[in-house]
Amino acid sequence: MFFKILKKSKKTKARWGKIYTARGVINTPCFMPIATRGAVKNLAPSELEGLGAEIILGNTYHLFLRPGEKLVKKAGGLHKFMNWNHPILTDSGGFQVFSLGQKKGETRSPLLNWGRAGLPRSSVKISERGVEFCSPIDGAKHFLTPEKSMQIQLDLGADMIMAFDECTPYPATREYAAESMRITFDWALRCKKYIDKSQIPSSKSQAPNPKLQILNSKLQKKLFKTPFTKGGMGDLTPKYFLFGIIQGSTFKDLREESAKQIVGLDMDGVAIGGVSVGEPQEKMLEALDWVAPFLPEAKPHYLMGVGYPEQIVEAVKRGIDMFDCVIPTRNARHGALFVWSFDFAQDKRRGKNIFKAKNFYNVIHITNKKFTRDFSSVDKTCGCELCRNFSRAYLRHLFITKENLGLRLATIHNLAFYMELMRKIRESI
RNA sequence: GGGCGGAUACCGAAGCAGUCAAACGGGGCAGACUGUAAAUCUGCUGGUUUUUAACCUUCGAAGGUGCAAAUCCUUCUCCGCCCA
Repeated sequence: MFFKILKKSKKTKARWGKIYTARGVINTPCFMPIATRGAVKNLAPSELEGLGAEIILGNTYHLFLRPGEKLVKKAGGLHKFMNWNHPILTDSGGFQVFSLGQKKGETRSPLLNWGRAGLPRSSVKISERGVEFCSPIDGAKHFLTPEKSMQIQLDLGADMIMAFDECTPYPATREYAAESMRITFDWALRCKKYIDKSQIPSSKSQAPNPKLQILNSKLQKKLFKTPFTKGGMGDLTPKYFLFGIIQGSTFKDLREESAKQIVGLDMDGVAIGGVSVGEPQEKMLEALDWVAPFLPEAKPHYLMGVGYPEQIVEAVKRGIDMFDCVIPTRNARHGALFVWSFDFAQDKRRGKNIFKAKNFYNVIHITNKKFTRDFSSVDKTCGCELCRNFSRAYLRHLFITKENLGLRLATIHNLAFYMELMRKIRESI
């Protein structure tokens, strides 16, 4: 994996770059559509490609429970299983264990509970060793450890894998946040150790791929005057790329300490977690500001679970390169569509630089009555399948009548919007 | 012609004397959604207002009993089913 920064903003910490992997190039800042259970809901991989998605996110937790990582491995890995030939990043399952592993009939614990889903955490038992939780599918008990999470992700065959962390809820007490951060660091160490041990030995790295080797040396020459080899970043040999996750909640010193700890592990990328868990946006940006000075310039920075378009813009300004979020896909399914509020190509005053544009988008609820007779397209400036071919009135009709096509078209549109958003961001840097 | 059963808000359907403007579904309207237990969830859905409260009008129609009726009685209208 190479990460090459092509341009840096003079005014902000924003960077435009490219991540080169054995499975393809990722333009950054990038948005990763979420394919939790091995599919971006309602979309085929070919459609994702058509939208310009370069990397998607899969999930350890869900694929572990169903169909099981061993089955995916037997299928030839997640890429082959789901027929997606571009990079995949897998989340470690840390987030899920804390958001949903409760037993049936358990009551809420106001102290431990969090999130709008109101899911109690009391059945999740966190210890130094790992996490015990109950499957929401059949109630079976499972024990997830950093090592197990790593092995699952290796079995899935992801290109980038996330360290197993304790996603600190919001709000959290200082004590909780500190303990959570400590465990996250300890687990990150264990993850790194496990991955280092499991790393594909370069001498044995499958059958040498001549094409890859040529591309490899070309890339090295092109991108770096001196080959960049540290941490295996300097070649395209299949390898597991591990991201550590910074925690520390809303406490400045904890976030700084966590950043130092995680960065100190010298992993392939750095993620900021414990964010977008219900905290106000200012708190999230504040956390980014605290952490920014510690992020290694040469490595990709990934802000987990974020977010709304304006949050992504703000985060890019603070040096973030990678994003993932359920918002575009979930909102699409719920009939909430992202629409540009003006034409960037036409409106010279507002449209040039997305960093300067204010209120650059709106969200419309397509099921609203006012769209019943609206035969215009959802977004005139959008070139997606929905906007090219169908009207708001038709999409509304599909939603009202619960026709599956509506979900698909809406998902395509919202992802197209996010892809376009990232393109505009890159162009603005 | 005779007998039985039914008629409740946009639809379906509970309620069968007071705590009923009336449960529950569906439909409709609006909103929420941030490392996806999420094609989900929440609120509203007779009217008006000073909208965590008050008043008015509603349970096929018209009368009646009773302090009080969607609930009991009488007649009528319509709809099922059964017998001639």
